[in-house]
Amino acid sequence: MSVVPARRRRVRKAPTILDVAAEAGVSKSTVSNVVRGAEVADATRVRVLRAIDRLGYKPNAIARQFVQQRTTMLGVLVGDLSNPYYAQMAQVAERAAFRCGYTTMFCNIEGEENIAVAGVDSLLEHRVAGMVFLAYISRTRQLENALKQASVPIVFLGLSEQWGDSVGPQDTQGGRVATEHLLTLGHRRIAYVRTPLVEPSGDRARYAGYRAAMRKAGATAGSPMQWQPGTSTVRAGAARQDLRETLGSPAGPTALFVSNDIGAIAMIETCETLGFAVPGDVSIVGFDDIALAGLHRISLTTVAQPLDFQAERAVALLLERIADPGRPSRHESVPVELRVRNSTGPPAG
Amino acid sequence: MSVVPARRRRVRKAPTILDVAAEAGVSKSTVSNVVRGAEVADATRVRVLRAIDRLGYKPNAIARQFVQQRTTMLGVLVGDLSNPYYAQMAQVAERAAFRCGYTTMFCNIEGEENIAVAGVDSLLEHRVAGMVFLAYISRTRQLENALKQASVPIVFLGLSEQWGDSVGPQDTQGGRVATEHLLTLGHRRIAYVRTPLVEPSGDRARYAGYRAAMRKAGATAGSPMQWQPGTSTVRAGAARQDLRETLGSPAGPTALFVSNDIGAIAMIETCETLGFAVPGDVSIVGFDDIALAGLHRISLTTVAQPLDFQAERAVALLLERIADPGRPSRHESVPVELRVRNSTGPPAG
DNA sequence: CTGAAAGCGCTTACAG
DNA sequence: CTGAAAGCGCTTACAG
Repeated sequence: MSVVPARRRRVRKAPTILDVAAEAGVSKSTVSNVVRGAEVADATRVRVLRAIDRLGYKPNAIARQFVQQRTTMLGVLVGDLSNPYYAQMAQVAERAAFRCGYTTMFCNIEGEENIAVAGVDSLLEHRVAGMVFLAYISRTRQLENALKQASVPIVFLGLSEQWGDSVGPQDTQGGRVATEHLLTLGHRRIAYVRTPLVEPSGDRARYAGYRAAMRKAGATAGSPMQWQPGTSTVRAGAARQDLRETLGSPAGPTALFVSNDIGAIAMIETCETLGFAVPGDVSIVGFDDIALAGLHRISLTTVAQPLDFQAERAVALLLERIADPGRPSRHESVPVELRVRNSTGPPAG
Repeated sequence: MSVVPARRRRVRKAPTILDVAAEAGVSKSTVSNVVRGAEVADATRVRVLRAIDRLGYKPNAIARQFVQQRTTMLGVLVGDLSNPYYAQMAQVAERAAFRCGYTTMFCNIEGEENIAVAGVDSLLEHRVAGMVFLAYISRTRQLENALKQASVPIVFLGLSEQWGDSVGPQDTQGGRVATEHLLTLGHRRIAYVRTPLVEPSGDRARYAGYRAAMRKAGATAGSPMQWQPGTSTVRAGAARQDLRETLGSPAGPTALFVSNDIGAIAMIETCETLGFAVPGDVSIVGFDDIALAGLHRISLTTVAQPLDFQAERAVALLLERIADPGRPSRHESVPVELRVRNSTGPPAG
């Protein structure tokens, strides 16, 4: 009479703890005890283990996390994975988390506020045990409120933050040694170049180091030159300047301290495209010491920060806070080190 | 009389659907309907929405996934995130998944079998809706069995695979055009250099393209030279050769076709370190066209494969398979394109 | 349009 | 050492 509804193809359902219990002839509590490694009589354990094997049972982590009211997932917010600086940090963080039994959920925010908000929201809904912020994010009220209300443990990696725990490089010191290196080579007109995707706090500190070194040497520190890689103009204060003119002018800088390696390498490209030799006409220093900087063909003088060490530390701090949410927050800053290569030399003439 | 147990500090519990129901004076079904966007009277909806807002309620995705018996999480197995080839693919895949409402769990296998097994296991226990394989993995029986038994949808990205769906470049064609380019420049002694971390199937196909082009031109195709970046020796068949001697010998190759860009760039480094100019003494072609290859200072001639497009396609295929597990599997191979830059030139002399 | 009830696969006290 | 029972926060038919 009535149409028989087409039976939907049903994927073979994954066996549950109940199936195992039936197969082994024990209660599900006992199976649970075996799986969790609790005390169980040897004979029973063997029987259960065999049943598990026969059925190909795999514990359902979702169910477990649900009942335990806590997950073993960490959320990682990355600025831009195609930037090797982030990629390397992200990689090490994932490894460290995995070793400690945590799974990592990534969210690429690509520097966009709304993606960050949506990503944090998703991470929060998934009830991640903690989050690693490895990204430039303008912390708006919305984001901050969501985070604070959820009171999820957070660690900032690669930057200093008052809030939560943090692990970052000694930015000021780095700015200082980079600048001193240029001064020692004989440069007096050194510009600080600010590129996007460097966390504002780090940027400010690196600039402060630059200023301090310049002042100490009796040289004039300029205000930061804002530069967007790929373009050939910079902004200093309100004025927009042509990079070719700036570098070509007699009063122009003979050396550039660029706020990160990706920017510095892009700057080398741009300078050479504009006809300036590096370091012949202009010396360039970066910050980070990403793997790229060490390539023979690039050979960028830069301030090395121990990326791997920082990522490991950040995960360690985060896990400790997850274990004890009440502990006082910690802010670690790790030493940096100047790496002299071939992008810097004495000023021309 | 009895000791009062110290009350454990209790984190303010996140509000549940029940709290919202109480606050709004409705049943939890109604709250659920509102949250899921089902039909609800306007007045009721407003009341519930306000309660949600007051309480700062965030749906518990773990609970939802648990009851729905399916997750919105995708697992991504990456070979090595610090390799820009993988990083870029991973980044685009994550973005595409996120746009479709999926969260991405990453696992870096670093080319290690046991990490891959543990990672897949963890992903399986988390009941990911599907997995993207973006990595060289020697598929052992153990891994294969676990995957097949779980019958989790899988897509292979950047490589061709019979099993599951796949999206990869036209490797053979790529090998051919790379070799033809070198032949056209006048090279006759061209070696194929195999580097690690290229999936065997892709490696074989690229080599096949090389062979075909050589044969067609009446030149002699050698067997692959195995090379581990960072070393200065290669293996051809059973013999271990010194790279300096090989390149310096009159019968040595005047051009190298390296199986991927990272390897090719490392080869440029090594050649220059050994005193051979590129392309003066030896021409080098890569495969992938990662961003690095386009840098002025590197300027690697290479076979471009559309990484972003492939990653997008792979996620699309995966989601379609998740929606309909019974559909026939698809294997897409996307066109590649030679990108001539400055690492190749006519042979010396 | 709204509510009561069952159930997802586990863990966790608590009996026995 | 093992088992029975409650419950985690939702969704999903099904009544009303």
